[in-house]
Amino acid sequence: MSKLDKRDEVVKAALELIAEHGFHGAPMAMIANRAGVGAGTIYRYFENKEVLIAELYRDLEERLFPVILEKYDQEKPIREKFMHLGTALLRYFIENPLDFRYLEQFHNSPFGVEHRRDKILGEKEGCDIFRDLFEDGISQQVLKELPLVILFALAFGPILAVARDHILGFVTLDEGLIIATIEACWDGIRR
Amino acid sequence: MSKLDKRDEVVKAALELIAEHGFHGAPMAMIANRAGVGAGTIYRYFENKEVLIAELYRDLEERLFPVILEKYDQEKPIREKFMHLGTALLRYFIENPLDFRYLEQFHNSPFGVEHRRDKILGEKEGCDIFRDLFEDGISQQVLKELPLVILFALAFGPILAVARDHILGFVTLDEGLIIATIEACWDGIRR
DNA sequence: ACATACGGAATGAACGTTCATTCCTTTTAT
DNA sequence: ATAAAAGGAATGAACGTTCATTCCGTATGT
Repeated sequence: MSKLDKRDEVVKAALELIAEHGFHGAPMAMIANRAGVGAGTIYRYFENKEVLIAELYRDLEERLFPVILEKYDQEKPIREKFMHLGTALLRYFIENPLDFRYLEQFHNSPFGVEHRRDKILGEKEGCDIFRDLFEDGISQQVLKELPLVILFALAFGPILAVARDHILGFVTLDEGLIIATIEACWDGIRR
Repeated sequence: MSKLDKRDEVVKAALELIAEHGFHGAPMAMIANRAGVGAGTIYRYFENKEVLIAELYRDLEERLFPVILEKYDQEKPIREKFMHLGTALLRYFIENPLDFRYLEQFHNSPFGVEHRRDKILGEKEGCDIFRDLFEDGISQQVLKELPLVILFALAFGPILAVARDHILGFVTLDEGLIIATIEACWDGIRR
């Protein structure tokens, strides 16, 4: 197995185990075992567990963003752009349950809260597609005049909840339900 | 300190520490310490940590339900009933951040998932006020014709997200914003 | 009224386990 | 032959839980 293969196996094993059992349910020894690698070997690629966890999250974002931005057309009306992003996001979660579960574990951990704090307070980034969309929507009077954070909650709260319910088997989402759900989210934020 | 006082101190300390640091960030020794009690004393009142955690959750529900059902009028129209429950719930979370944070920790733990699985699969309980309301709303064609689980997600997803953001200091909710948020949730579920 | 005996509540040091990390030996590649 | 990579046993810190002991309020006997 080559050097990069090993790193990859560690990443894959860690993602699977942490997604399924949480950070505390995925000991390094177990990750090493599933990766087919010695425990010490992990530390040749990641300084420690915390670094591994953060790296996993970065990888995840880098996989997610291109997918939901595929065929995203800045020129379309706001409603259409929201529908595109919302359905793409929900579809991604359903098709990649490991990624979704990892995302949840991360968000509900101290790392995740810190990460979000940085993101919300450092408002200068022009790279946040959702912020741009919502700010546009407010100034064009298409969206409710509410603080951005609340619009985010109205849009993403249900998406995350529905994705979780689907993955846990509490509901089965088909394409029709996905669209209906995102339309309902739109009803929540639109003026 | 009397017998009941000690039990109470343990419950209070455990709620605080777990709400703030999560289950794994609140060792029994730390709980005992904050409660002003010996480590072994906890085990006179709770068989083990798991039982303590479950008991804390039951206590929480028993505090929460009476509050949101206060002045709840079954005869009012569905929209009004939803607004009452939604605003009461959000207000409770804001006024009792420890309870909210504990609820989140619980829900994001294996206990919470199991608890929810039991609740969703055992559909027979007539005591679930929200289920009744939503079923009424669907049959009266006031609400969107979506699976109950999705309506729950649309209604509670944003409420939980907004409460979290308020408690973490990402937004400051006043009475006006509370009402506006719940109205937006209503827009999401109403037909 | 006082001293003594009793029993359950409380204690916290100690135990066994689990975990992240390190360290040293062995393997592999050049 | 040498250096880098990999392996996994060893390490020590942290945890939940246990248990022999202490403490204290009450009952008993004088």
